[in-house]
Amino acid sequence: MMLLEGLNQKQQQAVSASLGRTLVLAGAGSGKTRVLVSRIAWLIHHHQLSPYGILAVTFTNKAAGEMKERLNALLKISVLGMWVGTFHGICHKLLRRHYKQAKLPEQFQILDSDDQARMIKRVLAALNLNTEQWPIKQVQHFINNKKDSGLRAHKVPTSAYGPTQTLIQIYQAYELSCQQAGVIDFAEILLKTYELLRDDPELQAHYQTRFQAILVDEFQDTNAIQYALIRLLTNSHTALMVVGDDDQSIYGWRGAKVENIQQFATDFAPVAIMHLEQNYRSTANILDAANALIGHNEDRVGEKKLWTAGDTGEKVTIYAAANELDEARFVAQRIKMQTLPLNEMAILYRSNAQSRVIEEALLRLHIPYRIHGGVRFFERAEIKDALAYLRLILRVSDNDAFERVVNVPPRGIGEKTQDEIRARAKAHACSLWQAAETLLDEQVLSRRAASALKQFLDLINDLQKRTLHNDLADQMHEIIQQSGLQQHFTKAKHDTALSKLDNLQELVNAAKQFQAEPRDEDLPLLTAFLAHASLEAGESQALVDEAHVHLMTLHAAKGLEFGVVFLVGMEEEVFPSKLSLEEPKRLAEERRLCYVGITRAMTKLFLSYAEVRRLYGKEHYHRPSRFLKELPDELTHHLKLAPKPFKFKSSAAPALQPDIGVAIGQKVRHVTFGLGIVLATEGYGAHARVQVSFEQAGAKWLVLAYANLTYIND
DNA sequence: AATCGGGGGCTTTTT
DNA sequence: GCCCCCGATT
Repeated sequence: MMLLEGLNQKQQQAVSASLGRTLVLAGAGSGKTRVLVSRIAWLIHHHQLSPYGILAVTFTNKAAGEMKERLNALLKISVLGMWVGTFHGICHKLLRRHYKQAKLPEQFQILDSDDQARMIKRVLAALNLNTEQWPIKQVQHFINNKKDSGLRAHKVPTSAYGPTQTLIQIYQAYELSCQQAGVIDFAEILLKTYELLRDDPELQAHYQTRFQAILVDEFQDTNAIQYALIRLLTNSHTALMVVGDDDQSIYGWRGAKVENIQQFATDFAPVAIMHLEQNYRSTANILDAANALIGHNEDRVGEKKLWTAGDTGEKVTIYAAANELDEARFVAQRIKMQTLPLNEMAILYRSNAQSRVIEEALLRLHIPYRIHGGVRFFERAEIKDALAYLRLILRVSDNDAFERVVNVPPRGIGEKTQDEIRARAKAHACSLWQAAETLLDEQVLSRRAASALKQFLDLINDLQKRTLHNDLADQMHEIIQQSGLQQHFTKAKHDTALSKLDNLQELVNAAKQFQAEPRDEDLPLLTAFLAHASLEAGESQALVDEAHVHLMTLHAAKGLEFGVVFLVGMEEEVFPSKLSLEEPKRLAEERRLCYVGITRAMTKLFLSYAEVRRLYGKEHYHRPSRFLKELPDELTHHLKLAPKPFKFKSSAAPALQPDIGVAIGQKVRHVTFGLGIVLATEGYGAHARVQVSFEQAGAKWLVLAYANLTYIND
């Protein structure tokens, strides 16, 4: 098998590295995934490792899926026995297998961040703390942050300040609630696995022996607990390869530690360090711009310099827009001018709020687009409601699920009754379900409340029996019907209710699809499906194959590539973000984010900034981003702001222009300037002028009467 | 139980 | 400027 074929020398070196420890510093677009996949194939074919002995960890489910796919194609043997997944996916698998040692109920469920917030809210209420003084988000951040650094509540150092004391109490109370409900949050998945392996030498030895080779992708994004996990799973015989790029570390704000890369070289010495710097994605101009930019950061580990054997390419275009509307219009018009399929173009921004103006401009020119990010399918409220019924059926003591659906849809179990159930559960140290049963037995509730509650308990019991032998999709269907969710949304007063109905139907389809797919899990179907829903929430249903441009944040763009990239909002306080300006460390991360953005582009890169930007209802005069100045002049091409930019009447309606026989967005040809597109018009009659953005010559104002333009209609 | 409106807030986000 | 959350109102 010619595994090294078609790889450059550095890539070959990495793929065929010895079985010791290897650190691969892989620049953007350097063929990192290919190296990882080939490496795994190499281990199997040249070192006779069994797929069972290989553990490959990625950062996202998408990356894991891609790796599995490519392995399947390359290896032509089943990859099912191999552990390929995210840290969370792999730890979850371990916890399921060893739930007893981990002191978890067999049917433990996973809390996503939304569930976690709800749980914290309940805990705060139980502790009589108001959410004004203790904002849920901050509490959540505190807890996750501590867990990510491996700290249990009692281990958190108390500072001299009172707030920490209270936060620790909340942390403790929250943890207790989770245990009682039999649920664990994302951070807990990692922390619990860490403790499990740490405190059980036998188990630890077992997995150290089993995993002869461990490969970790996106190593710069690992946090403290993930790093510690790698250490626990590794012994002196483990063939350990980590791949990362410190220049693309953009998740420091959520606990990722770039330092892990340096740390690795010392902790795991001796480490063979390799650099992948040949880029197969971008033109030389784009790479030079990226190199120059990132050169302004200090403390880089590899000091990599990307290079390409390919073309110099075009210069990077920098457009100075009058305002954010002008910027959006510029982007939309430039997209129209490209010959590339829409799919291969992306508009990247620092924050989601920036997408709006862009969307409006794209709509105006009838350019289909798709925004990446936003609420994902399994995170939708109605989906989670339906799944909560499933959870209750599986385990009635799931307090979190109980709270979620006891009165959804409304069935007359109001706040008062719920409070009584909670109080009883607390007094008897039992589950809400048991408490509800006792309250009914003792006949202490009002007749109305009692009958409503009884109906609910009966419903769940009934669903349990009724669905015992059904397949998953049937079961889902039954739940949606019997729970009243279907009926609840069928009233369809608003169209939002209708789409919720659609989503519930989609959930049945998702279940159908899930049970049809081959799985290597040793879990019951139902359990696996619930885990899939919280661990792999997935993008909202992918409408495949319709040609559209991509809109997303810079963060979301990591790992992707596009022929043409627009990077908008290149202004101080926007990008770099105002909130990162003070601290050098955070500023350096913003610069890396910019580096990520630039290196997404294959052939064309447009950077733009607005002289005036409306933000939070106020006009801001920001200076152009410092990142623009850090790009060498010889690589950039400035498009000058029009001398007198037209004004939009409103952002919603197309600008009203006096009719001079040419529309904005019209494609035109000029005898000397070539192809262009009309950006704006001014005046009328004999004095009418048009601003045309030419593909080659840039934007020019021309007197319509003399310009002799040819109108091009496709 | 649903709806309306006042008030605060406001990067980035995967699992 | 817009959205989300909460509380009060019907």
